[in-house]
Amino acid sequence: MAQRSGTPSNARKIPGAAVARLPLYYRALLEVTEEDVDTVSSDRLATMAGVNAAQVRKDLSYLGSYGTRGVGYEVPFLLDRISRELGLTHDWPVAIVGVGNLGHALANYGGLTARGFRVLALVDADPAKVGSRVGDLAVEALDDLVEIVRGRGITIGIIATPAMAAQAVADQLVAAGVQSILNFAPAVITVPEEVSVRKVDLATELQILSFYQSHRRIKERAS
Amino acid sequence: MAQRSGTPSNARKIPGAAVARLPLYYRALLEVTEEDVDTVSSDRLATMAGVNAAQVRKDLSYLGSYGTRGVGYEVPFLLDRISRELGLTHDWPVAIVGVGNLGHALANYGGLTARGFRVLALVDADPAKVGSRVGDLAVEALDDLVEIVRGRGITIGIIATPAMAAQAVADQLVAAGVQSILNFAPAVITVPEEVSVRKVDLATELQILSFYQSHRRIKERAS
DNA sequence: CGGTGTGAAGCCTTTCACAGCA
DNA sequence: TGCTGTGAAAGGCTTCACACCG
Repeated sequence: MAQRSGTPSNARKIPGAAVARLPLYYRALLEVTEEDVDTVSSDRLATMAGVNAAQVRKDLSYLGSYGTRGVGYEVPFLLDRISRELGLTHDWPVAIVGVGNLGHALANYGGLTARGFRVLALVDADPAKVGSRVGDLAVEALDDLVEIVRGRGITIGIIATPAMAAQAVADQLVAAGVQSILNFAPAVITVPEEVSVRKVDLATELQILSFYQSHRRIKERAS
Repeated sequence: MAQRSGTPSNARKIPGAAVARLPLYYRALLEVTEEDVDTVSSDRLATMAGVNAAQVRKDLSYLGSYGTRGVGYEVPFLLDRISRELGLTHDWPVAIVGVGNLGHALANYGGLTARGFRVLALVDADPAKVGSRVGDLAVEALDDLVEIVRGRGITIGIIATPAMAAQAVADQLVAAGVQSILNFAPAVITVPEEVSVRKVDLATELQILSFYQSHRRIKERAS
């Protein structure tokens, strides 16, 4: 398929729902890489990612036609293609703001580093915490956030503060030039439209489960 | 609006997208409760929940017509209505499986208890961890999971194990009768259809941010 | 007048189904 | 033959716009 010519270069516009699934395919491909096969079908990827095969093909078609009919997708090739699309060909410097239970756990969580997200700063408002060490990082003062972010070229900010502090922290991250924020605080934050925010809210997730649990016609327990 | 008659009782079928927003309205209403007003408009709720006013009205209309035209929604009444719908009128007993960084943080996280989710068990496969205390709970053995879940009437399981262990843990939770699972492990888990699963995957969220960061025409940093 | 409740329109996403190609 | 790539259909969600009513 020829690249659509018209708008200068990036004519491909991937729907948000498809973007959100690329990491699942990426993970599945990493698993397949461990094996002795070099191609994988949309069917197999679908099972591994927990979605449906037509969806896999449709999603991958937004990246271009990289499969072979009758065979499947070449694993290393597709992996490379998705890495580039997701911007995972280089590491991203991250700052975690709020070093409570959650911030602490995130700082120690190997899964981030393993996937190319380098935590370069831990920041907290509490003077009692500033200076303490978590792993090989020292906790720094919230007042220095803007300076820290600029100085270390941090592009992703993780907010793990109480709800009350979230908006102020977001404002400072934005002021420092951060355009990607992952918000764990149970609060809505408002940012300029060029900034992306994703939120993760534990209580919300549990409440959604609670809804379905309550509305289920209760099945008897396994004997 | 008369209750649709036809199917026995629960004719109202709330779309999944609307269910996922009810916790946001719930939280917003709790905030409004702190104030000296007793009604709130869809406009105000929308701002607080970070959505649009028409959406608030549509979502609330699935619960019935509980607003007053020209005025808004009566706060305590609507709060009660949503609590019931979400099943938050009583506490839910929760088990956390996997007491690593994340499991530990979740166990200590006050936000869960504050919202009616009672952590009644911490379970881990590592014998070295079994017996250790976290808050006022002792870590118990994974082998006893089924027994623990049944004995304490646990209805919600939180999986905070490494990816490799996730499916086996899910199977045991299901065998013990759990029908609601919150999965933090970076793995797809398969469960019977009567079981609800919600997943939270840190790395996935960051990779989605990475995508948008990479595709943004980079703005110069604030001067 | 002001703000809800809701059909209808518009948009986005998923699924289908099959032509096309290695 | 087998599996991809993709138009087209179906389904779901969001937004609009306005009748309706306190």
